[in-house]
Amino acid sequence: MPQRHSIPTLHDVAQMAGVSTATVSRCLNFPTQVAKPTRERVMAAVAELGYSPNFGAKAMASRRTNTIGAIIPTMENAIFARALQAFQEELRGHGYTMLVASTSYRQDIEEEQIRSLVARGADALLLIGHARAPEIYQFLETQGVPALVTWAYEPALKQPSVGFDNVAAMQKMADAVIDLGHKRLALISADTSTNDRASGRLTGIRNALKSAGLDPKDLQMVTTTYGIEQGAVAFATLMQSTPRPTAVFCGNDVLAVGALRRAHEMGIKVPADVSITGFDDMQLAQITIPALTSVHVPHREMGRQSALALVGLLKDDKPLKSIELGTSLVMRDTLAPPPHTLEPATGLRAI
Amino acid sequence: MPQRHSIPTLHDVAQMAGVSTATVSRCLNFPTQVAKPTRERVMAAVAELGYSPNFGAKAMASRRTNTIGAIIPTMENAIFARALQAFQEELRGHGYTMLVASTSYRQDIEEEQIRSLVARGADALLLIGHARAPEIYQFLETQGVPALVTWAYEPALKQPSVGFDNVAAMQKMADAVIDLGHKRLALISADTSTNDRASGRLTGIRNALKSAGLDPKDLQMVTTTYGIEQGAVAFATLMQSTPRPTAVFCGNDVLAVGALRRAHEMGIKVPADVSITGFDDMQLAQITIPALTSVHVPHREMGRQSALALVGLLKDDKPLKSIELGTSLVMRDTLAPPPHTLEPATGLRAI
DNA sequence: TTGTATGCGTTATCAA
DNA sequence: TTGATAACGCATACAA
Repeated sequence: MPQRHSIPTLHDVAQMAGVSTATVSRCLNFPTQVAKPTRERVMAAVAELGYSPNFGAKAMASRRTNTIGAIIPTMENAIFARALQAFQEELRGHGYTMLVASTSYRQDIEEEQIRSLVARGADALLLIGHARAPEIYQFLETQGVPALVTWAYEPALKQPSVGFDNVAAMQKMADAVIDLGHKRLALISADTSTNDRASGRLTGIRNALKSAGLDPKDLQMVTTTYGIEQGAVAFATLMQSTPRPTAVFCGNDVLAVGALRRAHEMGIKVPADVSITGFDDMQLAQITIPALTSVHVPHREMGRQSALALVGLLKDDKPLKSIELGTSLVMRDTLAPPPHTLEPATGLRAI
Repeated sequence: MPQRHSIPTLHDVAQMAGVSTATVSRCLNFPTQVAKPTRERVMAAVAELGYSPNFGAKAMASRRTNTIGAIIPTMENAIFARALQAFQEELRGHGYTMLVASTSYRQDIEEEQIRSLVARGADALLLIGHARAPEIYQFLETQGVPALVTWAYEPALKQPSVGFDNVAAMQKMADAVIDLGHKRLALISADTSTNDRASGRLTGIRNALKSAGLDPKDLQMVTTTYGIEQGAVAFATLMQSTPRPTAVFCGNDVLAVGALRRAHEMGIKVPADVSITGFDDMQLAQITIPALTSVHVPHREMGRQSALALVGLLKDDKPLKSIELGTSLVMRDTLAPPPHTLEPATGLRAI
């Protein structure tokens, strides 16, 4: 017997059960509203046919999808993956589905993904950081799709955010480094022009320098893309400068791990010769030798709280409001006082 | 002036441009079929209104979505994330969009996700490994959704796969270990009952033992879930047994990194006291000290080839066929001959 | 408790 | 080259 190759629809189920499509629909969505014998007949037909509702049709008819989109820079960064895991788990518990998209840190792709998720009917969106063109927020508004920003906390902005203060977090770390006596500092950072987390962290270091009476201009900085190897290359570059920095901040743990590895290869002792700090406190930070000093970021909590905020908005019409989550310094083994050296008179440096 | 809060539709665009909805649709999908002046008028209206087509409606009317679903065990494993990155890039180049879902290694969730992606209209699916209930393949067939399996290569099975031979890959590693003189072997593995990659790798080790004249029963094995900490715990367990194994295979690099770390904490020298091997050859394997000996898996290539195969099927009706990709041993620093010890007479072991 | 009828936003067929 | 109009599969207001 040849397979009748056509996808079963509500209509097919209705026919097999001898009821109307409306009854089948009710059976699936509001089982209590239908008499038990009828329901059983319908459910049997559903099982028999292997019926599965068509999402598009459902979305169009009901004008909602119970779907929330999340757009992150890259899935290759475990820290985002973790946060999304928590986000998804929480959503799942409330009957929502998560749709992910990634941008490879490119703003044009992000815009494309936002449009795609909106077209797919996402009821709301989760975005990383605030840095994007105003037209995008405009677009989201005309489409009636609420968006929540995470990985940042900027209560002054109109767009609500659930996250942490990147400036303050990095400033705490910089304070600790400076307190140990470091004066020649460097930073390996992502591009700060399109990434507000990166620029915030840079600002944090500058603030710390200023309040310690040091000149922010003296911070050496290398900008690079994301990756272990990129961190390694950037570190090597920094080590060629004279005078060498005694402490190298890294914008995230992955860059720091690369730096650490290159230091090892170059025979530079960490932290005896140079201190290295990370940011994110991913698992990676615990397994390096020496273990990485880093800034702990509440990634799971951000995911969870973001989910709760969005569900609250969609289900109970609770307006979004910004929520600040805390960070903390995790002192491990890559930060120590600077090596004891004769400090050259400042004026001689240019000679 | 209050915002007219309603999402623009084809109809709105048509009205503003003074044409029919059919013309607007053509403008968007087959621009060449419409006269230039008309087209320009329509495009202006599209821009003006910020029109964005409704995906659900489009899918329903055209009966395809240009969307391919991918279901992986977890996004927290960078190796899957990488493969998907390549998969997505390739799809993107051919006009397809990827939809991801993850299962936390749970079969019930996988089934749910498969149904969800099918309901969302995925034109095809990418799945990891072959181990799932036959009803699921049945379901996919009645729904007319083709599925490709990756991370495995089993040409004997009906379901086509693009991947590598897990048995052979691990067997190569086991051969190398045994050749060095190791006799007391152990394995830290994921659950082999629901994970065909894990069971394949186990089989590989057993095969190597047999062909070396060793008893496969002597392989000590600890089953655990995925994670660095889990690997550490499993390793500690193994080290309590007497006689201690001299080589510990790990089902993946993440478990191996945990094992390595626990060895370090326990003061056990790797590889002098015990050898440890991984599987996947993720970046992680290069940054540990000592660097991890592992099996290189062609993750990016699997992603790329899988995308090409599925696009070939959907666009050009080329039937799916299984493709085998190669693996290779990556010898780094965690594998060495066993420590020199007096081998106890076999018969005495039980005393 | 169940059925009828309409609309959701788009594509595609057929005429014009 | 363009316009009517009939699907597409489902939810829901209203009627029975």
